[in-house]
Amino acid sequence: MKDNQPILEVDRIIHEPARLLIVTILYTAEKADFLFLLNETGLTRGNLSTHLTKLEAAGYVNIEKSFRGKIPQTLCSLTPSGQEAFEKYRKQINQFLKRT
Amino acid sequence: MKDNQPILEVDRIIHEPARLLIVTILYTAEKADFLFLLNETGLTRGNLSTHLTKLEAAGYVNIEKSFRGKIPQTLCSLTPSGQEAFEKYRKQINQFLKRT
DNA sequence: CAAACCGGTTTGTAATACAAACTTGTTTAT
DNA sequence: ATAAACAAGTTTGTATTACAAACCGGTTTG
Repeated sequence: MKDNQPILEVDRIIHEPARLLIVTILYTAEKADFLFLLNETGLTRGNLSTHLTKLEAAGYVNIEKSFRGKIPQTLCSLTPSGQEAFEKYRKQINQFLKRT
Repeated sequence: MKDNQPILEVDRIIHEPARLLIVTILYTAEKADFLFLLNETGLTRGNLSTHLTKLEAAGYVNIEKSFRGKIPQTLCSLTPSGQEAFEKYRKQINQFLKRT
């Protein structure tokens, strides 16, 4: 058992492609609303919703609900913990893939 | 819906950390038996077995059973298709992570 | 005022990853 | 001899999932 298990411990919250995409967008965008993310990711509303909920539950994403006129709006942003987690994930994956 | 969905289509067979580790080892090792992989990955025998079966079912890994003396031996190697899939995966992930 | 639309959330289901139990045979003690 | 431990895997049981589809409360349109 060598020192190559780090990859076995990658953060599954972020490793999931749909969420990796969401987090990557939020990492650069600072803030994004539901419809923007919907458009950028191409996910269905249902799946975007559940992935955001999971990211929120992990403490990685902050979700604020408001209204723009009469229309509800959901604003999402990465928390500091989410940024950290993303950076760590990226480092882990890059390092691992460099081995070959 | 921009051109950033490729990440949503990564090969799930390879994306799974345990299998990514197995495939990475096989990519450089050419051939490896069950016990070697067991040792290198730190997986349990049960999980190593099922992941190998899944990789075999995907056509990514070739499994040959033989005996060394009276003891059974399972030799694993990447198929050409498995090598391709791994290279493609690596390219996809690297490219995606470069965006930030 | 009914039907379609918006911006989401909830639910149903099939696929999974892992742990634990099992299997088939071999070696070691007693 | 034969029971107990060991070796090399495989199978099974379970809890978690990711996705699709249905739903929902409000708003606009015909």
